[in-house]
Amino acid sequence: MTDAAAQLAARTRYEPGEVEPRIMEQWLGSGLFSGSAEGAGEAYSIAIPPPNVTGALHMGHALNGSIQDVLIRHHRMRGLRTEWVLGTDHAGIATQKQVEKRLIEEGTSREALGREAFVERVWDWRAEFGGTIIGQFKRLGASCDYERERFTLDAGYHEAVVTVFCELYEQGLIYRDHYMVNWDPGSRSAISDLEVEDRELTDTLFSIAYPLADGSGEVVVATVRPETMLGDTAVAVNPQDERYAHLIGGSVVLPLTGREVPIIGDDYVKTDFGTGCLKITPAHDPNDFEIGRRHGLEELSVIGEDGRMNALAGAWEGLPVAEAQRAIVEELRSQGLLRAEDPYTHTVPFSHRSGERIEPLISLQWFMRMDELAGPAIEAVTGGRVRIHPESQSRRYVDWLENIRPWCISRQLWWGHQLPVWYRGDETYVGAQAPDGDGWVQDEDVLDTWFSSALWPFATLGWPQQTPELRAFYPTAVLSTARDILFLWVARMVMMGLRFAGDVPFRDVYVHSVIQAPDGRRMSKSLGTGIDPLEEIERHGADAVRFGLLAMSSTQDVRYSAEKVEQGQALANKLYNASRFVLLNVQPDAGDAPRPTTPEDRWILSRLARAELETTRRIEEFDFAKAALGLYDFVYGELCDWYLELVKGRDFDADLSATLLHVLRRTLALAHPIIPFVTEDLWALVPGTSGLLAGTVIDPVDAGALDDEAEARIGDVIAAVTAVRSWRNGAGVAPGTPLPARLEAAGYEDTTALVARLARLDLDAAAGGEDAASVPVPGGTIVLLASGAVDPQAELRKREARAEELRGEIARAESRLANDGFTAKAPAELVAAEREKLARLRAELDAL
RNA sequence: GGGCGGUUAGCUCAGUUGGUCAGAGCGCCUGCCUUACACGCAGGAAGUCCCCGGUUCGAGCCCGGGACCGCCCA
Repeated sequence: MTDAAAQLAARTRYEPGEVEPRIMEQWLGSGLFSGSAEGAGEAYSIAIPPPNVTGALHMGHALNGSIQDVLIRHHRMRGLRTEWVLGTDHAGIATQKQVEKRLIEEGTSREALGREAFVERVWDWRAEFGGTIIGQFKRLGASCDYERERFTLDAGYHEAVVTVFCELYEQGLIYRDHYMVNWDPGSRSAISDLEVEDRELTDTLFSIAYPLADGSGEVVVATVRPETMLGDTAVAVNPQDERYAHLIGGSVVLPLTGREVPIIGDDYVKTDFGTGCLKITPAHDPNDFEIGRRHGLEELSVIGEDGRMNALAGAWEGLPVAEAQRAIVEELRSQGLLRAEDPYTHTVPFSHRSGERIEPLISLQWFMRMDELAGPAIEAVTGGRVRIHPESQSRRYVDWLENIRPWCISRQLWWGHQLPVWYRGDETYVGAQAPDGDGWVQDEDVLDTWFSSALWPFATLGWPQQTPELRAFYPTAVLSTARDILFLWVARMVMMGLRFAGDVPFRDVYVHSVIQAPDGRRMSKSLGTGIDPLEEIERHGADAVRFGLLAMSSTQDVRYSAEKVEQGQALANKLYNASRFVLLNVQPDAGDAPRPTTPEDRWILSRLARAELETTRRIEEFDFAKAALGLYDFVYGELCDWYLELVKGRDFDADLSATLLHVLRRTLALAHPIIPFVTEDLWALVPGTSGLLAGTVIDPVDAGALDDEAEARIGDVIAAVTAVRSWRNGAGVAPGTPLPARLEAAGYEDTTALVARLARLDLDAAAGGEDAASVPVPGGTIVLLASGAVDPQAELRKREARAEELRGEIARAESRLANDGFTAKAPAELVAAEREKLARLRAELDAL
């Protein structure tokens, strides 16, 4: 007996904590996670949505990692050349903030260090901490290509970014402009619409009187931001509004500054909101900005990038906006121009990055025109070149692209891809290197991180070089991702892939569930409702967590279910023990091919083939919950509960051994993509295997094993055994007590012994004793003979109860068949089935 | 304001084209240490399928209205 076998015999419980790290070492050492770019056969690749380099594994990563690994392992075991590209995103703001925090703790700052030294510090930080999440993916068992790990700031990646930027600039899609941006005073940078989150807030709505310039009266405007009135360049009313329409074309005198501004008409103004008069500050409000551009208004900035009032604010220069607001309200009050103050609840934009309130500002930034790129990206989805699952998500994708706006791609950060743009006086040059000549200065800004992420599927494969990897693995097969990334990332990848790599970046997009806290809300660190997948892996094993996450996943958001993880743990343990049973009983040299000799042998081979077909179909349809739960049902409900029990009475000869080993091997292979560790561990112990299961190409499903006859025979056995067990339970007869009985049913010619053994029936005693009870089974009845175990009185009562039940069912069936509508309109086979059912029920009643 | 999704057993969720579809896991109850597994086995109880109306021979399933709960976009 080998050490492993001895350990198997001694240990009755599967211990993931001991097994999993050892197995991962074996996988990593084998090199089988690195796909070969050259060679025969189909390729199958996935580009991981790169986690932030600052990140740590959360439930979303764990679920998405499990999904991608199932797909990759499944296809690898079908013989495809698989490649799962792994890497991290440099995460501009998040990473810069991490390092700045450290600098502040050290008593210094980014500014004190200077750009070059600061960027060096960030690289140091990345070298030290940036690999955290990669290690965590290993713990999950993810079979990514760890040897080709990429980073969105690699030299090669930078080349891709610069190439794309320069080409888009030359094509006129990238330009520099003064435009309203979401200014984040916290990170001192513009951020994109998608990095802004709206929060509900109660502010004060101030009503302020603006005197008419002709002295004939006043209009009252309502605003939550009175401090911006210093930058007002118009007052707008709705042209349909009878109260004010006559004022259009006139002007008002702005309080505090005395500037005269026009009254304009615009449909945007809601007549039923506030007073129906809207102050227009094009430089500090996105809607006002739009109105201003429509009417050619001046854009007067009174707030600076530091979140303070600027020189144009006159007396209030230098004050933070909140203080300026208080001071200006006081001034208006003292001048008698403040007409009302009302509490007002509205949504206010906040920076997702810094948490500070967004200050809409007009700023000189770089933009990318999206409309021209959006068309082909929409067409890719509506035309079916990219399929989004679940399908309902594709409408969101299309809607977003149809309403797309220019994308502000410059960020006022130091960590990232610095713009390949150079200035000298009024000259601008765009290119990888500064042009010849002195005095060229590179633009200080860096690109939005998502600009580089959008190139991920092809930049990771070596683009713009035409590498073998690019040829082999682009386009990738699937992108699996969370819903909130659909716009941020998926849409942009499709646009960039079509424009630069000559094809869509992936054929399928799978949008997975958000794992919510058990209370049905988003997991939240601050509320303490977050669940750490690594702790769950410690507790239950990576297989259990993978199984659980897959089993709870859905086409909608789901609550975290500890029970599903425990179910996964139970499955791993079950498989371990089923393997123990097989391995400790069979003849190891029995051979590879199954040799079925009995109905139950043919039954399990048939059920196995069905399970394999089903699981494959479900994985390929991205229905991971059903794949996982279907696997569980096969292992528990068919293999362990029935087949292993059915063979226990048999001699473990070479034929049975060969069949058992075959079923075990294929079951391990079937389960491997979902629970790779336990299956890999057991694989090594099974005779007839060589090498790692993860690298084994599995023979196609044997459709010839499908056997309806065997399924019917054993189906009857299962029903009969269950019926007897149920009778015992109802009669209070212990499961172990043998019951003298007679089998009076057809269809058990080859399986009588199985029924007798599992139901603990003593059929040899049939000669003696009177009939005392009957248990209906498929094809007839099992008659229990008088013995100490049977209580005739109780049987009588039971028979009466059953007869009552039957009379009810018969009445229902009769009335259904008496309904002319049913017999006339329902499908014929349904009516026939109903008639048969009625006959069966009457026969049973007669028998009683 | 616009859009999408949900409401099925005590809990978390499956339920395909309308017809043995009323299910699973957990929990609960009863009995079992039965030649792998007590992280186990066997059996069982348990649901007004959110409400109202409609279509149909027949409705968790389709249609209309309503209630409540989420999410996304403005």
